[in-house]
Amino acid sequence: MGILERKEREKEHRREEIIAAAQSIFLDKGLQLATMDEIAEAAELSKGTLYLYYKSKEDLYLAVVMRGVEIMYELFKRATSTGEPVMKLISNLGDAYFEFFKNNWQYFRMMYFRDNPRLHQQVSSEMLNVCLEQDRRVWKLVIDLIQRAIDEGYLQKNISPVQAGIILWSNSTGLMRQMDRGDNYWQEQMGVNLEETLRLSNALLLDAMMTEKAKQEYPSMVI
Amino acid sequence: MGILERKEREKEHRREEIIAAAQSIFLDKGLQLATMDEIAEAAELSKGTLYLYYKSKEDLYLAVVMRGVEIMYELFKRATSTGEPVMKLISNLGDAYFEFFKNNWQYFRMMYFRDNPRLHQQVSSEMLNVCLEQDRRVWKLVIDLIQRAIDEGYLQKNISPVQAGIILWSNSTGLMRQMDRGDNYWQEQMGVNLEETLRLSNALLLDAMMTEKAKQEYPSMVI
DNA sequence: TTAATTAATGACTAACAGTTATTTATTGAG
DNA sequence: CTCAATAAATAACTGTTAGTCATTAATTAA
Repeated sequence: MGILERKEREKEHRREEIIAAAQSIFLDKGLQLATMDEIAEAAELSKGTLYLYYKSKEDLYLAVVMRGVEIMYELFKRATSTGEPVMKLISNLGDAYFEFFKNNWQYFRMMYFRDNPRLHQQVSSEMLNVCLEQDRRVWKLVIDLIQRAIDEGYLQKNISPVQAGIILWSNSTGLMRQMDRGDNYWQEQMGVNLEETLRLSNALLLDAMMTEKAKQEYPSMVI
Repeated sequence: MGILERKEREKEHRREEIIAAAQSIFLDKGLQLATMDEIAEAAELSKGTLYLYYKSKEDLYLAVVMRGVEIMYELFKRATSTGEPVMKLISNLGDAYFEFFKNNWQYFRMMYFRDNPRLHQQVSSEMLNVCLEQDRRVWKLVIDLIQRAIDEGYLQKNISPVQAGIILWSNSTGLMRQMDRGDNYWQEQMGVNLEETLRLSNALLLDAMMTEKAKQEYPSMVI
């Protein structure tokens, strides 16, 4: 009874084709300016068919966002699998996030969607759960790494690894979003280099979190 | 020739009335779900009239956002005008931002709009400039305060006040946005209290920025 | 009183997300 | 091979909404 399986594969394949078409449009125009008709044309399908595979425009959008998260995950995985000492890996992880931003800023922008509760109105709960699950993967990677650094005595025990993760993440994200503004406000009006500011802020946070042992072993990370 | 002036006043008044109506709708429903017809009805005007006063829905939205920024500015002004020592004022400022978030989370959400370049498509350049100008006021307040702390020898000279401001701001904003998620993800799934995390991250950053003198004079701010 | 100017209206258009009745393609039984 | 049943895809359609514009109402100055 291989027919059902083949059909399942073909269905999955079609879902992927639709994502690919949606991706090219969404990355280019963003959620608001992209239209389902346009995506249908790019996918060489009718609009109705799109709705056989995805419940709403927002669902389809999130499916594309998840591809971006996948890219990010792979970058993170690679950056933390070099076998280097744990504090170096944490530093690598920060760099990897910044690399992701620089090379995939369109995906980075698409992700804005995810933390605006107002925009989630049209998203199906299934899709939302799939997203949460994928998030968890990324966060597990981050948190496990920080836990390791604590266990090895490099980061202070009184800060929970989750807290440390959120703090470092929020900080980097906030600064990269400033970089992503259309204008060059900070550079031009204020004479501030945001890339340098990002490095500084990560250094400040890590410096405040590191133990004495870490500061001795990684003098280059001390400010 | 007082007639022209009166007309000018009336026009300004009408603009305010429209903002008031728009505010009640936008705070409630957000940009996407609010409709211009609905706002027109709330303002007891026809939709056409709205467009005599504001160029687009997004322009009107930003006019409302600016009221939120005004509220924030006044809170910041008050928090930093108590005559207390400068490091206490910086701490007050952080608290004031958090208070703003707690008491005006709808405005806080509306402000998401401002750093998504994709959403700005429909905004007139005039409105954008007015916004930039109002931003500058808030930032001047923050940066001047930090500059004072540097001048008085409490914050390290090698960090520019603008950089310090952006870092503290990004960090707080990022964490408050996590708090603003519909779900209680961090609390429920990860057992992390975000309010505590916010305090911690601010403390970490300030600790890393403070001079020895500051740490001696403000032992409570040392971690 | 009236012509001219300004303010306001509401019917209209165009665009777009999402639906549904219909058509086309595929499958499996006789 | 035929044909009924099922699945996949379509395209015309609906409802909603941002934004426009021709028309009407109100105000002003001569």
